[in-house]
Amino acid sequence: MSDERTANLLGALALALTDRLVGETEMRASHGAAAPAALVGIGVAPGCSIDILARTIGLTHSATVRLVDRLAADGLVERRSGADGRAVALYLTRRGHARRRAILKGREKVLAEALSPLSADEKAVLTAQMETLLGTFTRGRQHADHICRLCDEDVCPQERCPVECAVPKP
Amino acid sequence: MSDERTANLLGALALALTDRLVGETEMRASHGAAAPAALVGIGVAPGCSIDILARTIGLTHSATVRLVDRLAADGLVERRSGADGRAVALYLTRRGHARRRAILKGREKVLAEALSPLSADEKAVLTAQMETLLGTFTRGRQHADHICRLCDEDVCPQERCPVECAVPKP
DNA sequence: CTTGTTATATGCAGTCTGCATGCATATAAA
DNA sequence: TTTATATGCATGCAGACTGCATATAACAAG
Repeated sequence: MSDERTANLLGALALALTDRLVGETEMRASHGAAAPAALVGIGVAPGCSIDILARTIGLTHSATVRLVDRLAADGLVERRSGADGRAVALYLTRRGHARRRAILKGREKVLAEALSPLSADEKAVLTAQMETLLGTFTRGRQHADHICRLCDEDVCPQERCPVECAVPKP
Repeated sequence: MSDERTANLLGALALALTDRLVGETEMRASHGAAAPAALVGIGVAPGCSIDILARTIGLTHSATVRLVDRLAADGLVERRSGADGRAVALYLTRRGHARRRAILKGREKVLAEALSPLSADEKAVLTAQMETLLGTFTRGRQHADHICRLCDEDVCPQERCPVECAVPKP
């Protein structure tokens, strides 16, 4: 089956890219693969709670507490008190913002390099196909946030995001 | 830049797919994300040494020794003595073979499902593009083995594998 | 036979994680 | 207002996986 070979290639490509992306992002924010996702996530939703963050980065609440501890110790994240007396409001420090930008930049570099052999027309075709795949792949609100946990929202506006558009409006 | 959005979508797709692939394969062989790769790798190269295996799955030698310990304890892998008196020859047991097939099956299922919204023609286009991307992405012999560590060689013959073809012949 | 290399194995320590639990705050019911 | 339940954060504890440094055995070269 040619279909199976296509599937196999997709798996290899996803794995190869993710390997390098994880390496690249983890290098800029130690403390595990979830750390870069946390920095990106807090940047997108400043003032969010640990609970919300935990869901988008895909860790337990307690694991997220520990991760925020480490990021705060590194001077990248700040805990402030939120409107709700029990919830914590998370913010990036100045250094945290810089680190977040570095993470997104590194990610973009790897991806742009991977795409470099394609012409503009080919990239357009690929984009359309990826939009289709991502749209049907998305399962719901939480899954969508998880998928986009390392996305650069500046270059992929929400209203055109295939993942975002796949989740039913409230 | 439209290019940046393409890159971002590729990153999201790779991440989303890898998330599910790791989940699917880890579920069928506990002991970490490297365990399924080890079972697949030993299946492809029966009798290989721990050292070789370590390089393809991307772990330290010592970590691989421990992993093989665990897989052997589960009755999935066997250590036999090889031609070289110090090297160990790794083989899958009957259960190991079954597990390997289940892993590849699960992986294929996820990928086929992800590709389902595309028509046959679209898949053909995507395949050609992925071949291009994988070919230029590959860095060398070792990297190639690492990229293909979860591949099903039955559906993606070596002589047509873009990753394999990208590494210079000896 | 000595020296250096290769391959496997193990002691140890470190990192990250989840589970169970405790505690404080908020919300709803009586 | 008091009481009960739910929500959110934090911590003790233990477990899993990893890497580094090191030990041991087998091979290779001189």
